[in-house]
Amino acid sequence: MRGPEHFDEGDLVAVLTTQPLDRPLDYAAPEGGCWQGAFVEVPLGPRKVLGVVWGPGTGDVDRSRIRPVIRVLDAAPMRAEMQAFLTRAADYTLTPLAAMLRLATRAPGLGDPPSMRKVYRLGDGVPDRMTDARRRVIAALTDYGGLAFTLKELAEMAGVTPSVVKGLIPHGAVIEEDTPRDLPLPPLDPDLPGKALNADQAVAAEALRSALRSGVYGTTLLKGVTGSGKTEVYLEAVAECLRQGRQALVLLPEIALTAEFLTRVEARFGARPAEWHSGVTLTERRRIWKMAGQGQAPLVVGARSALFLPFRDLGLIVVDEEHDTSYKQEDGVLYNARDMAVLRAAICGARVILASATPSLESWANAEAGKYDRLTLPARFGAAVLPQMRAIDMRAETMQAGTWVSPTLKAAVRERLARGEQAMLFLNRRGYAPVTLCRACGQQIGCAQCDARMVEHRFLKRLMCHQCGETVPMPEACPSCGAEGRLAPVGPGVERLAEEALALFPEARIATLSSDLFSSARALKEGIEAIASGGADIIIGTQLVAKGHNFPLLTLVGVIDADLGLQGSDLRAAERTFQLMRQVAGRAGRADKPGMALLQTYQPEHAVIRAILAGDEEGFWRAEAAERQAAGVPPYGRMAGIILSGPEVAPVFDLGNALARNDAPLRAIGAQVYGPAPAPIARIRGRHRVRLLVKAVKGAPLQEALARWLAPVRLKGDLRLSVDIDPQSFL
DNA sequence: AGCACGCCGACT
DNA sequence: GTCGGCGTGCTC
Repeated sequence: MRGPEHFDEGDLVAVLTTQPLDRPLDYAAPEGGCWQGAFVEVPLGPRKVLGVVWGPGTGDVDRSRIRPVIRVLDAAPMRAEMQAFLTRAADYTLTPLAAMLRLATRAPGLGDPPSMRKVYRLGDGVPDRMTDARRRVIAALTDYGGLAFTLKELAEMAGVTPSVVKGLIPHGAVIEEDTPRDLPLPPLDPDLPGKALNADQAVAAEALRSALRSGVYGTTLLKGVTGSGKTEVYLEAVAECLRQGRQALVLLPEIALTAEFLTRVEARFGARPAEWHSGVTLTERRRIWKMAGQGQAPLVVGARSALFLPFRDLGLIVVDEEHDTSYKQEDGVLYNARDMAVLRAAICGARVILASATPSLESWANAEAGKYDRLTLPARFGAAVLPQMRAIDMRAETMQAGTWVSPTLKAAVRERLARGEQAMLFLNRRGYAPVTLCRACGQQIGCAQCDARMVEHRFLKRLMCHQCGETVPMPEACPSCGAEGRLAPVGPGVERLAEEALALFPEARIATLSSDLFSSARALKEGIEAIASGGADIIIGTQLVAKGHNFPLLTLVGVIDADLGLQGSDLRAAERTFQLMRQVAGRAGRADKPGMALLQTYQPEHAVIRAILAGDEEGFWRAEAAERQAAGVPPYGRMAGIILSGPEVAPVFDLGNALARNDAPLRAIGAQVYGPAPAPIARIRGRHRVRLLVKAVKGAPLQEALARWLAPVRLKGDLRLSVDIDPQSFL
């Protein structure tokens, strides 16, 4: 033994694999030994699988069954704090540890040896004969200074075939070299001059910097209205983190946001950070994973899964738009990236910044309780002010059937058009119409696989299920009764709203922003930029537009249906509506022109609508908090959802009932079970879903009780059970 | 997750 | 008599 974490050849080691076993298995350390945290390949039955040396072996299995570790992989060993993070996260979410490990090893070719590739750069030599193609190659290399490129890159840049590049090598005009395939990410310079900060921003930035210098865990809720310059402020915290030589992670909710964001980071630090999301190539993922582990990725900007990268020395995690519901993973391993960020930071001694214009009630409550520091950026950056907000009482408007823009809103849009300003019509509904009704038999067209209506997408000429993504061509005849030509669209979607706008304002240039109208995140980003720079007079958008993009020419936002999010008995509906409306309203008047937001509503006296109009955020939070406290629900109580699913309804309900009856472990901690009831989405992809809800008081050992409660469950046939701690919606 | 073992219906 | 269905259980 060479220290507690080293194992000599033949020593017993416990190896956690990514296979769904609920505990590590014992193996014999390989020739040359291995060490705690080492990524290894081990035999499992007839297969070879990836694993991590989790600790010393337990020796509880007969020595004759022990097989040796095949090899230690060439990757930085998993740090003890990462092991602790995965363990705690698994315990918290009641997820098998192996599933947690899978999240942390999502890098292709993890076991590959460090591979080399050939790159080409400019040499001193002069070719015997200079041709046009050769000149272009040399010009391309000269333009980029001493940089080296792969053959394919260089040939494309110069517009020549690879053989032209190769032909220059014997002359020494181009030099061929081997470099490691995975290169460190470019260093970032924290000392470049950032954007000038106003007084409020400077105070907030200094508070964050000094918090970082403390070097201990702590969370700050950075609250600032849209346009207050939150990003500039937290980038100063990133700068401080980089100065300390530690790594920083910025989590963003949407891929679409990163493109714009990366440009801002590049402007601040002089180079692009590592980018981690589902759209990143396999090679790049591998590179970032490895470099994060070697401390050679100073800043990673990514989606929630970036939280599981093997950072060597993570000093700061920023969760931007921390209230965003997409931080909650809703399939597979159910976790909330915002909460896991706080957990990871607490374990590795990092700071957390939760940034939002409209914080989640959880974070607001934590700040109120003093668990989080709070920083507020009051003023908008620059001359712009928050838009004026008014309700349009739809009960007093005369509306034609099949139209959704009220005369009042119409007049307001006209005014902007006349002044050459932009107006936005916001409707949080994709597609043409949410319901397709047969006028002959009265049936609504539903999805064959799910308990959901099919939504017409006229742009695609198809019906689409927003639950499972299934699409079918737009039928001519009713699928129920066969009547032809009697299908009618009911209700508005953005596509239909665009049609109405086109009829109302024929002279205006109208652009629709909906995620399904763009083929890629890049196309979307380009679309948004073209519109922001004046490429449209009227913007029709879904909630996509609410998320952080700047439209400097925009001075009017019309919310078509402000009541949309208020319906339903979802506890968080009010919170979400409040956040969404505030954000949408925040799109208007960002430049030097004051903005206005008009909310079409049938219930202008509703508490949420009133709070939005009054801009009385604290009042809204306090009212919401009081209601939740009285009901004993999050964040003042604890909840867990149990989702059971299977191809047949009856066995799923039977299991649900059996669980509800045998609730002794839950009663032992004073928790109650509700249900079983059909889940919010009762059927997905042909599987019936049933949900139980467990409610406990704050501080109750909920996970332990759930584990004891669910331990005896044996899932027969095709039944599935998943536990959702802190569910986002609990209808 | 795979893959083997194992116990009941339609074939040579 | 056998081939093969996929239900249950194991992998150090």
